Amino acid sequence: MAKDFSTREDNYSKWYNDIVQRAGLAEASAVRGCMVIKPYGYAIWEKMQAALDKMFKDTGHSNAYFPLFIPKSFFSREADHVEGFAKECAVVTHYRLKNAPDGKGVVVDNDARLEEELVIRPTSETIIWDTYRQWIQSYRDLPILVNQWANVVRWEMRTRMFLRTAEFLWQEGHTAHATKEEAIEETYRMLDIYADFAENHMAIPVLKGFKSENERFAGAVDTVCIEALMQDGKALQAGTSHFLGQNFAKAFDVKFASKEGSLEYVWATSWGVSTRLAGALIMAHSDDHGLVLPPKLAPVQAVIVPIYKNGDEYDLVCNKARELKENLENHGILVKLDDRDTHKPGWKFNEYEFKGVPVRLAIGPRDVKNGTVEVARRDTLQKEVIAIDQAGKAVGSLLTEIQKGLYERALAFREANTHTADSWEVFNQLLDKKGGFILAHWDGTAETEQKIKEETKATIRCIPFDGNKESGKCVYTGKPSGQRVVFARAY
RNA sequence: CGGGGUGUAGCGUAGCCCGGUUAGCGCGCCUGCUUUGGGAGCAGGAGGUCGCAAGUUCGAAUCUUGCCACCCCGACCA
Repeated sequence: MAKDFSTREDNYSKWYNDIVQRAGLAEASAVRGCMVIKPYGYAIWEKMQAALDKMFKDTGHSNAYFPLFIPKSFFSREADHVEGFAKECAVVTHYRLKNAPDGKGVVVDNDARLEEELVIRPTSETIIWDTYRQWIQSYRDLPILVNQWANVVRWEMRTRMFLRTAEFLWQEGHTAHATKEEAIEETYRMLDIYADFAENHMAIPVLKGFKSENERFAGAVDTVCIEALMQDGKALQAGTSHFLGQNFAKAFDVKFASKEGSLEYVWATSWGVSTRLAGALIMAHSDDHGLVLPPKLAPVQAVIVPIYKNGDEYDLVCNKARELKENLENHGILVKLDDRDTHKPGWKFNEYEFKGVPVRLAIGPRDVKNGTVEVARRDTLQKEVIAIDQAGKAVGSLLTEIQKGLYERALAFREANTHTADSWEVFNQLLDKKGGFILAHWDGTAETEQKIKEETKATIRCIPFDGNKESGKCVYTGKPSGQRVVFARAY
C-alpha cells in the first residue's frame, strides 16, 4: 500500500482528497471554493468532453457560446428560476478600480458603478432564451439544437474538489422545439446519451428516473436524471436533463408562427453534465492504492517502465521499449514510455499505480533476452509475463477487459448495496448500516420527502423509469403509493 | 452565518502552557559517488516576513487584542 495515504475504510473523505491531490488531478486555489484543475485532471476532462461532444454532434447538436455575464433583471423573469438560484449568485457591481487614496494597492472606484448589475452565470437559460427570441419567428426556425461548453459560478457555502466548487466547468445544452412531444423526446434522448456515456465510457452503472418536485431544476416542468452509487454508499447525481415546457418561452416572449398560422410559445429543454463527473469517476473505481481509471478515459492507457543497471542496459532496454511503444501505438493504444533516469522503477510503479494508469509494462534485460514483457493491470493488480511480440494485441484486449471488468465490479457493488425497505425501522437501519440505494414507497408529497430528509438526511434520488408499478404503503406516512422510489444520502 | 480547531521551508510537523543561543526534525529539492525487477544508500548543500497587523516587554514563534485564511461539525446546496 502507498505510504502516507488514507484508506477508504479509515477515512473516506480524506482518501478522496488524497487521491485528488496525489494523482495530480487538482488542487486548492488562492480563491476560496475554487480549484485549479491540473494537467492530468484536465486531460481526463478533455477525454470526457471529446466523447460527449461527439455524441452531441452525432445527434444533430452544434456548439455555440453565450456571455459569462447576465443582466440581473433577466433572472426575475422566471419566478421559480430566480428563487432557485438567487442565493448563490456572484454579482458584478463595478467596472473599474483605482489607486487607493492611502497609496496602498487598489480599491473599487465607486464612481464606476454599473447601471444594472451583472450576474455571473450559474446557468444560461435566461440569456439564451433572451437570445432565442431574436432567432425564432417561424416553425421553419425550429428546432434549435445548441450546446455550450462553459464555466459557471454558484457561490456554495461548502465545497469539495470536483463534487461541488464555486466555479466549475460543464456543458449545457439548450434546445427549442415546435411541439411539446418533440421537446420531451429530446429530454429523454439526451438523458440516454448521458447514461450511455456513464456506463460505456466511465464504466459506472446509473439509474435513470424523474426528480421529485423538491429536487427538480428551478424553472423546469420535469427533470430527469442519472444517479450513480459511490463506494461509501452515497448517491451522486451524475447528469440531468430538463423538460422546460414553455416556461422560458413565456418568460422571454419567444413565439413562433406555426404551419397553421397561429402564434405559439416555443417548447424547451436543457441538459448538462459537469466536472463533477471526475469526482464520480474517482469514487466509483478507485482503491486504497490510488486512482483507478477506465481505459476509455485514461490519458495514458499503458505505461512502459524500463529496468536497467547501467548505461549499456539502459540503451538495450529502452531500444526494445521504443519498439514496444510503437507496436502498441499501432494498435491504437495511448502509450507513455517513462525512460527518465531520475526515478527508480519502484518509484515509477507506485507513481503510475497512484495515477490509475490501466496497464503497466515492465521491461528489463531479462525480458529482452527472453523476448518477454511483464504486464500488470491496475484494476486487479495482477501481473503476468507475456511474449513481447504479442503485446500489442494482448494489451488491446486487456484494456477492453479492464473497461468491462470495472463496469461489472461497480454494477455488482450497486446491486449488493440496493435494498428494499417496507418499514420506517428497516429504512433507518439500512441507512445507518450500509447506506446505498433504498427502494421504498412514498406517498408522493413534498412534505413527506422533506420530513424524511430532515430526520435521516436521505433524499429521493429519483423515481425510476423502470420501477415496477407495485402498490404499497408509504414508508413514512403509511399512505398508499403506486411505485417504489429510490432513496439515498447523496453528495 | 453559528460551534469547535489549526496556521512555523514545497509538504508534514517539534518548540508555545512557563518569553531569552544561530527556530529543530522527517519527506521533498540541489551536487557528487555508489545504486536500479516494487517508493535506494552515503556524504555535502540550499531553502524560513514563525498567517497578517497592532500592542506589552530590554527582548515575542511563544503573552494580549484585532483581522485574514483553511479544516471539521451544523445551517445551506436542482
